Amino acid sequence: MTEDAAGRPLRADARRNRARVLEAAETVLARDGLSASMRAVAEEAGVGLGTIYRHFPTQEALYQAIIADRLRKLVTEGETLLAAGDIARAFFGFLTRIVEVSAEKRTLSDALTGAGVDVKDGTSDIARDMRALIETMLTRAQREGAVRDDLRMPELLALLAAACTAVERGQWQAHVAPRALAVLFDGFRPRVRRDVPEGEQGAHPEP
Amino acid sequence: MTEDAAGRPLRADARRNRARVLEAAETVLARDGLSASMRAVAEEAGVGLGTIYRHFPTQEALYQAIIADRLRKLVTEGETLLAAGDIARAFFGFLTRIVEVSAEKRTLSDALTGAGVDVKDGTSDIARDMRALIETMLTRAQREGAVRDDLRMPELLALLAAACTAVERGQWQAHVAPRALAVLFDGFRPRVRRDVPEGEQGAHPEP
DNA sequence: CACCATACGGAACACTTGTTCCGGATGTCA
DNA sequence: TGACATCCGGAACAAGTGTTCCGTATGGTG
Repeated sequence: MTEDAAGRPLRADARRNRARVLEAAETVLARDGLSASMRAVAEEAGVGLGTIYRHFPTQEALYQAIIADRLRKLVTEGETLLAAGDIARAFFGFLTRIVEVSAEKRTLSDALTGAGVDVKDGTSDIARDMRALIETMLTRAQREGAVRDDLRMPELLALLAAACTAVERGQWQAHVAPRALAVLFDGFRPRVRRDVPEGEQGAHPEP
Repeated sequence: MTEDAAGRPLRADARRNRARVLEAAETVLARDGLSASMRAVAEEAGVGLGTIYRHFPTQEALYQAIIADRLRKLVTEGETLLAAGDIARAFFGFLTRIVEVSAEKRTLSDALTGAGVDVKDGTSDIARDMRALIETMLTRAQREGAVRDDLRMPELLALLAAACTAVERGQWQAHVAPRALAVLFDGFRPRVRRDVPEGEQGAHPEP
């Protein structure tokens, strides 16, 4: 990304400013989430508005560049976890990391459900990789009995996105987030068959 | 609410318009969520902007009036459920209803966590009632063994708010919502002690 | 019916947002 | 160093927001 659209190398100041814009956007997105304004980015970068638009045709392009980058890093992390061997640790650890990064960067939840993501942008490719990785982990975790068999991707992603959104919006205070996640993850685990012969679990009074 | 601030009865057209505004706001909030604009409400009500501001000093006042009303109806529903006797059914049924209403009305999630709710507004009173009712249900459900003992209000509300937010933002498609909720609720239920003597559950390979 | 406090409508204001545009500055290369 | 393509800054534009204001209309009353 140090080249012109026509292959010419960028001028030194242009390259410098491009980096500044990216770094500033990173900071501002972490502070304000996806509602961060272009003016806030410009100010943080110490740069004019026109400079931003010279490098990124639109706000969405700029933000997606950063989100895609974060997704990419996460996927790399996830692959490392997966390679480590312990699938239960990888599965739950990865989900935890996703929520953690959401909390720090306030910018991931939409990418998980694919909300408002177009088919041809760069985000959707890496988002697909992300989902594929999660699915791999899910399948293997189920095969090894660490996760209930009837958990499917749609509800897994729905719950994950919900957690990320809540965290991004500050609805999960830092000290309750781990407890909430623990409860959520327990719902992912296989239920152990009770001695009770009939009826759905948890729907009976009298201990 | 058919009276002046000074106790005088409202003029007929004023009373009529007030009702129209409330109904329109209901509709528009259900359609657009909390980002609904005052102009949209005015248009839906067939009324001028000034008319809205005559009855509600601010956008927040109007929206909180409606949210408080929805919370009030929900609390009534919840009390009925509680009185029915089956605490497990009441607890999980009530939580389900809250999420359902969130989906229809797109306007509850903030009220649950108390996000941006001031101390002296009308919403916070009923929101407190709501939380108290949930806590009553939680405690009784735990006493009867339908819910795990270590589930506390903060994480319960955090998870509930997350589900509501996700649903309001359309991140939970209608057909996955029940499955996601079922998984979430399973996390609320008591874990049955495994025959395995040591180690954390779900962290072991080999089925 | 006539009066007037009450209520209405919507233009106008102040502000924020994303985006465009262009005169002027600046890096690069002969 | 000079020349010029490249790049920068920020004013300006268009669209949206919540809110205020005031001339006009109207329901209730004597």
